[in-house]
Amino acid sequence: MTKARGPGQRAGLTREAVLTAAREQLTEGGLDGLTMRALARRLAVAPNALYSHVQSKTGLVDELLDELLASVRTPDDADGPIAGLTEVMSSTYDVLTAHPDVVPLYLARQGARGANAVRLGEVMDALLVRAGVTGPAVAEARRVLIIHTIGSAAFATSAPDADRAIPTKESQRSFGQSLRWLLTGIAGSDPAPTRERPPKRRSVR
Amino acid sequence: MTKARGPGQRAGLTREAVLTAAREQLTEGGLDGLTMRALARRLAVAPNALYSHVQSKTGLVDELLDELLASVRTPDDADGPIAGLTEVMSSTYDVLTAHPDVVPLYLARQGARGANAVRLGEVMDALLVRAGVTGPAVAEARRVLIIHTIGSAAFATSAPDADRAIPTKESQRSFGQSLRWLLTGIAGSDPAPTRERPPKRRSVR
DNA sequence: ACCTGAACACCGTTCAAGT
DNA sequence: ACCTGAACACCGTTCAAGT
Repeated sequence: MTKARGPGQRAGLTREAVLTAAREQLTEGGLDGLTMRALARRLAVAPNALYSHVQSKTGLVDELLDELLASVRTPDDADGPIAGLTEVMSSTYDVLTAHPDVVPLYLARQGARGANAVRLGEVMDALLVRAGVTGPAVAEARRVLIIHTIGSAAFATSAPDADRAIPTKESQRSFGQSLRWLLTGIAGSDPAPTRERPPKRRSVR
Repeated sequence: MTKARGPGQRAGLTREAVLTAAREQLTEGGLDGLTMRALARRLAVAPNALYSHVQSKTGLVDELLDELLASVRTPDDADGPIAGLTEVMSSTYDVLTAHPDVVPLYLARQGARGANAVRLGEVMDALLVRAGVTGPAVAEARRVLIIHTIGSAAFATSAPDADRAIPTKESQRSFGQSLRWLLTGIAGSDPAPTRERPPKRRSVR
């Protein structure tokens, strides 16, 4: 009933409201369900009204991606670089697998050049250096870890025929194993990996 | 001029012709350019004519993916399992990066359940067993290697802003490095990796 | 069996106009 | 500045009809 609105009447739309609706639409309707027109429908607005708050669908998606990375946990310094890297990547993996519909978007764009992505990259680099990786191998190791994490999340979140999803626990364990393999290789390939202390238990939280 | 054709007149379309056109369209027009209508245009045919040779767009894409895997090189037995794995994965990586437009399709579907995919999986498993990997770690290691290879190809083939592509040589070297890391971790995590002989040079071809 | 014409239910985006 | 109506140039797919 309140749907009737002539040209000039405001709908009270904000940029944040559009992003929220996009997130909802993505989790409810999946990747294919995220269309500008569906978004407009959800907001009870004409499709082209969105373009007052968002530059394009591409721009909208880009913001969605970087927003997600904001919730990735950064490790405390206590437990050494390998444990730290394990924590960042595992947290990234958890965040990605918790939002299965966003992962394909990540793969399609594959970059994520936003502020949060940059921040996480810097954290990773610092940890790699402390793990004894030097020179150009740092950037390379970072890229490898990111590739692997996004790729793993993609495989975990998309079931073969969208029937039964892979159990979360099992996929986490599998990712942890592959991460250990990768970190073993990265740290081990270096002549003198500065291992500060023998591996001990994970931090309390 | 020969374009005029009434209902009932045949166009001489075959299933293989459709697939070939799809491949061309993909490399010329990119992922977004691969539409049923564009395909029909290329074949000088009405859009719905394609459905006499292909079940759907999805089915068409699925065939395209498995077709590509047919050209992945399988290693000779000579050089040991680690060299063999390196060869299969590198060949897969090369095939994928040689067809940059197909890679996003791989990521979207992420499965590739075709006959060729199965064949390669079996080859990999045999090599992993010979490398000393046992039990459930075999399937896990296979998955990890596939994830990593497709993910790496995705990153290598999609430039940040579609400006300059990453040089092939450099991306190959980078992939080789990460593969070495991964294989070191996989083989190293096992108590007794059956290394048949010390690493020697690659086979002649 | 293979193809066309026409249609259905969609897309993203732009442009002019209204307040 | 924010929104609507209408339109443009597209999609994948189906259905009936023709030979």
